[in-house]
Amino acid sequence: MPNKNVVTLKKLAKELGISISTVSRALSNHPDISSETKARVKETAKRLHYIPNLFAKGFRTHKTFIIGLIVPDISHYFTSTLIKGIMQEAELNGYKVIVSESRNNELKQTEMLQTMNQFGVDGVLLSLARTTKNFDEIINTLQLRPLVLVDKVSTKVPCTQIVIDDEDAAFRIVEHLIQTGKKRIAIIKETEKSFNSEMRYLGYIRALKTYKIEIDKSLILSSEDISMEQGKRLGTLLISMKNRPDGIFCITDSAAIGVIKALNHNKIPIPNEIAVAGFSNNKASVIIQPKLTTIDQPGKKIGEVAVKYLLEEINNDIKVSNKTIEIKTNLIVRDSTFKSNYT
Amino acid sequence: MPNKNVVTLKKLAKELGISISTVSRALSNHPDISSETKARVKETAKRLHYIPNLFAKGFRTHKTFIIGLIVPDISHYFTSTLIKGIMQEAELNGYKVIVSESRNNELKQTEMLQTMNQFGVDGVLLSLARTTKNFDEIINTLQLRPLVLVDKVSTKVPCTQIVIDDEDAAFRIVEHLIQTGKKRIAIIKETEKSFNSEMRYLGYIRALKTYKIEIDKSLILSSEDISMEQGKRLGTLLISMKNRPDGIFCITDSAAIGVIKALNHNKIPIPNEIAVAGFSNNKASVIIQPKLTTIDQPGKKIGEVAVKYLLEEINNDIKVSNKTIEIKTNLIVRDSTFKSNYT
DNA sequence: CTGAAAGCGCTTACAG
DNA sequence: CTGAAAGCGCTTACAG
Repeated sequence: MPNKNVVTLKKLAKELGISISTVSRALSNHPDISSETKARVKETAKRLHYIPNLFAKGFRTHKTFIIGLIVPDISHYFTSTLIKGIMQEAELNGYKVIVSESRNNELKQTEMLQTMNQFGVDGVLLSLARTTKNFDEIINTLQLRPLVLVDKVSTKVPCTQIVIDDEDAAFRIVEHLIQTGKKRIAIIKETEKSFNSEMRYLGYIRALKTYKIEIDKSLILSSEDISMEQGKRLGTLLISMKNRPDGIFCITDSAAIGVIKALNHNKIPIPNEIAVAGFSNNKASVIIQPKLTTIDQPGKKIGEVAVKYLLEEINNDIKVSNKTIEIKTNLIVRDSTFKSNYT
Repeated sequence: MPNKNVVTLKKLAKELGISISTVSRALSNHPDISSETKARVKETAKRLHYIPNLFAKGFRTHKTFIIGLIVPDISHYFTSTLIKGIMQEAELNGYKVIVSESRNNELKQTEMLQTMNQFGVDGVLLSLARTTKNFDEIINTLQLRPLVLVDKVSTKVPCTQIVIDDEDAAFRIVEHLIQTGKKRIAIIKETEKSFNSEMRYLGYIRALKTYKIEIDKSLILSSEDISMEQGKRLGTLLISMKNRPDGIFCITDSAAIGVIKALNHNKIPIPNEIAVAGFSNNKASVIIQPKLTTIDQPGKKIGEVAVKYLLEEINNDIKVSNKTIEIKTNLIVRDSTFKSNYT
């Protein structure tokens, strides 16, 4: 496919009767070139619809203007807002994003990192697969090019990490439950101790301690995938306890929605009998009846910040950075925990 | 950044004491090379962690193994499943996907196409921005490389188009409403006559005609963005009519959910008094109470098929193709139109 | 079966 | 201010 019609620097040079070097420099605004020549070159480039071959350029300069992104699952609403932020900030800086989905499969994730390295992307943004145990390829990549972890992170990788204030957010939402008068607050978290789950659990514990509420192990439940189905199952289980909780904090909205479905099904008044809180503020949280109190995670913002830090490392050739950036979240109070008197 | 440690064919050749050509051929399994040499070369490549430079290769062979994808909005659930299918099928064939979001902005879309052309992607997958009026850049791109339209398409572009059977799907869901005894069926569609909206509207009309139901213009409503808010607004409006509908078909789930909220708020029994149907089968359709009858659009499947057709054009150097592929959808009956007796 | 050489389209020291 | 030339890492006719 060596397209005959493709306009290259060579063709422009011939058309203008000057050298390729001069054309190249004129197009990139090199100070040595007279403004007159620049004008002529640019005019001709436009007229002939010259499109610079980014592959040739990237190959020559070792700069691809491509960012590699690997996320566990693109179809979660939060993830899609994260990607939105990443793409917009990348675009603003002239970068393109290659997106891959690890599907929470560690092997896939490793393969994808290798591919990113083959493509010679300028930097990598990674949100870890849930099961990640082996960090070799990640650390290997880190030696080759900037890599920033985002949202699903691990302290085992010495690099910049962009996360939300999980612990604090969980503290605030549990504190809110306490302030509405709840005393026996259950938590539904992840069986596996992911970074997010663990932080949210710590926030829950700190809130209970701060307000001198005894920690009851029977109210601490876990599930593998914290989905709506698991929420239903565990919600049903909690209702059946002799000494029921009066509040349930779920570390995902999906699980919280499952819990609400279980309570609705059993005709248990929410929030009077049992209040329910989630985490993420996904679209479904305002569709379920009653609407769900939750934590808004500004996915777009997180994506933007991640790209900013990554580009800083790319542009300044920063080798090691190990800071953790926490993005603030917002508590969104809705009917599942508190019915306002007015309106 | 011309990294000294990077392993190239040259380095392998020196290490092995043979020529670069031979190394290259050995690695790509050229029949001319003895299996002994191949084995030696491959072993050394593995040992030194040789990573082929895909940019050099792409630059040399005019093949980038990158597919460019442009969608209006990544955060719609359907779009995310579409992307999932695209990425998986691309990956299976050794391709990477560069994703861009036009945000329904025609100018952005044009810019993105230009960037895709600069990168020299092997092919482009495009889901049109709602406002697209000018098809010049799209047709221009089509001259340079394969381009396939997917989901949001237009007959104004002479290329392969992958769509769902909108007309037929709408026919079936309206037919279902009729079969449950409904006689005055309203439709909420898009003000602007997008391909999808228009097809669904035609399906609605055909169903009414087929079952000899008079078409009542007052039951045909439109809104700009067919969102949940618009669904609420138009739902409220429909209820207030002197001669109310007994069924409402919305061309999106969001609008249908808005309608259900309006009906719930006004304590109108669904489906007995008024039945509601949507289109898409997004996650929220099983969260709303009652659960929504809708059309399942197999996003992942559509994405896979789109990539298959695109790769066929890429690999066989097909210049012109103008077929429209329709992907079958499924009618999902839930409580918003029909409460089953058993269960 | 293997190697020397050209060339993909660009940038950039070096020379003038 | 401009040009000739080298080179980024690869593939592939061409020659042997």
